[in-house]
Amino acid sequence: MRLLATLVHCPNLVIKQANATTRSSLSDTLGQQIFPDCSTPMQRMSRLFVRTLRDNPSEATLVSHRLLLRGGYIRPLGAGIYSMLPLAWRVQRRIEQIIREEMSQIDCQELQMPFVHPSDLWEHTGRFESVGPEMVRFQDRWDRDMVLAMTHEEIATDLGKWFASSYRQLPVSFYQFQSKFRDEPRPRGGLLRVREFTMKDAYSFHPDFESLDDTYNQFVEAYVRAFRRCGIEPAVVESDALAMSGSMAHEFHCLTPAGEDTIVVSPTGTYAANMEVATARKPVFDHGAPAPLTKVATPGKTTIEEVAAFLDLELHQTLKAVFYWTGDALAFVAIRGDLAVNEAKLRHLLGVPEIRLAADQELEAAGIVAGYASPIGLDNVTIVVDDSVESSTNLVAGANTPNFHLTNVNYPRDFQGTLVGDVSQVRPGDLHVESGEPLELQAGIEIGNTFKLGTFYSEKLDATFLAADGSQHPIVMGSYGIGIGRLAASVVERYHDDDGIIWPSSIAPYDVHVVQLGDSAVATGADVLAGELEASGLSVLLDDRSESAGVKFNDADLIGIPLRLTVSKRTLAAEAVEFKARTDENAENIPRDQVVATIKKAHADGIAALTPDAPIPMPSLG
RNA sequence: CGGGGCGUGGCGCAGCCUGGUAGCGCACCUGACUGGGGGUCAGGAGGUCGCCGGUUCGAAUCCGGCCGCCCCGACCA
Repeated sequence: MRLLATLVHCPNLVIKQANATTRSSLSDTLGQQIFPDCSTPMQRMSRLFVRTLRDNPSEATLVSHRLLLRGGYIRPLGAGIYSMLPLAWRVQRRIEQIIREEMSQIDCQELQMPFVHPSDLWEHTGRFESVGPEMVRFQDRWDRDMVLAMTHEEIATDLGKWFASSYRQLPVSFYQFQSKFRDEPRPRGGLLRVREFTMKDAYSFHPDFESLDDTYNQFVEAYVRAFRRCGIEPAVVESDALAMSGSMAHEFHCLTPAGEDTIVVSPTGTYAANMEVATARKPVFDHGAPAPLTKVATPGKTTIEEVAAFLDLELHQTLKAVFYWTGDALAFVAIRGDLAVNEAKLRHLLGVPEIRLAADQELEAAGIVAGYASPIGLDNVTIVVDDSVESSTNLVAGANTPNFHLTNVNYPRDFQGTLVGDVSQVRPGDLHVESGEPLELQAGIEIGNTFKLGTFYSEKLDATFLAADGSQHPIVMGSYGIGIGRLAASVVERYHDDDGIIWPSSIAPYDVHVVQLGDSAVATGADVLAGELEASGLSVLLDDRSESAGVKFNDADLIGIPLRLTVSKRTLAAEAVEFKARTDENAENIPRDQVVATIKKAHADGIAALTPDAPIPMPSLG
């Protein structure tokens, strides 16, 4: 009774003291940080820095974008630039905490590298030149070239070089949570594709590739565990290793229709790859024995579809010409008409970092007739031949003369390719190269990636170590990234309903949402309850506003804290508290003296439902 | 980069075509009532109509330029 009287006068003070004591003892007992540093004393909603919106913001089409805006989680400042408001920040910090725990499990240490870099390291690796306008460059007051960090390989390598002079100091790895700025041509979808974002990025350093392989696998497992603890079962897929000048790379995807990446998977899970690198058996068609080259009139027919229809042929009986500009030259891609060019594969085959479709003027300058382009008789143009053309006979191609095409074009009889290889996109239903399974396409959000960098950066930056035999070698490296905000947005895409977000217990901004409906007696009861919950180790958001029940319940659903308790005259009279999980349809009354234990259990069950230790399906991890 | 759409109070929008005191709903403030799913009534506060220039007696509205935001697309040869 005396406690109650004290609470009425100064509830916060008492609760804070109770918390401080409980915290240290719990931490000691369990030997770990139960309260991450994002934990604060019970948050009163009347004081929370948040505004929920009743109407949907018109700019948001994706679910996560819409709900994060409506719930008062984020606020846009410019295209792809967001403030993380307290609710979102707490989610971010909880995600970070999970990652910290997983990183410490594999002996990876946290540090922080700068966000603004002098350009010289980037010039040494060549990326100051090779990276496009997505890297922001500027001059400081002394006209020195500077860049905003879009990634940290150069800086990390520099640190590794400074640290590791001997094999005895290897392997070693470190990570950071740090802002990145990438001037994306098209930011979109709220937090899904932004320009400024927080990335967790890690870098590992090794004496040899075997050591890199070991650590790489450890990172992949740690990442899968971290994603699962956040509620996402990631698809681990092969990806474009050359993007970071590496030898092997994987991406971690949250499979959802909202994703903007396309993942190629086999139904049994033996194959999963990003569209950029995916391969498949190409359907082969029998077009008969090579026949004599013939010129035919095709007046006004400039597209493959028109030509095929005009000559009454299937698309696969045509040769499509697609032109790319490689920065200083034209590349003519000859591909079977039913296939599409995969630009990432083409980039690799050409060995250039950036390509784009060629402009009409560039075609004219090379003497190519748009609409009737032909690889036959072309000089001074790089001709890339997709292997689909190599394996076909009697194709129809342009004649490089207006209104004429050539039939019975055969490779290599009629023209020579500068490069021959696979530059086509996999299509749904294409067969897996080895197993012959039909492949499926799925949309995914890339929430993480891992790269075996090898010695690309260490060689460029002269980061070497001394081996046991006294010889000097470049350090072998790996890098590993997770987009924190994108991960949070992916979780919202995955966990929501019509009313709002439904956070997994592990990363919700608060563990419990206590809704107080009523006068001062109810307020006191809610305060005491919230204090008890906090003392038990749970974080609490207490809705103490003088709003109607409907407003409070709707806000609670929108914000999406997984467990909700309601205190009202009604529940006080019943010596109970109403409990409703966000995922449940109906609420139930819990006897007052069992509330804390019940909620603790519900929270623990919510965490336990996530299964970080389940087997990890990883296609071809080398 | 290409195409489309949109900039009017914190959010959602009308007004623009046909120039003449800047409006509505929600949110916000005050008071009363109400009190378990965005409640009712009364009274309020809040806007350089994205920016610059032009036309006009007069511009949110018409004209020109610029900026910003959203969405879609980026294999036509």
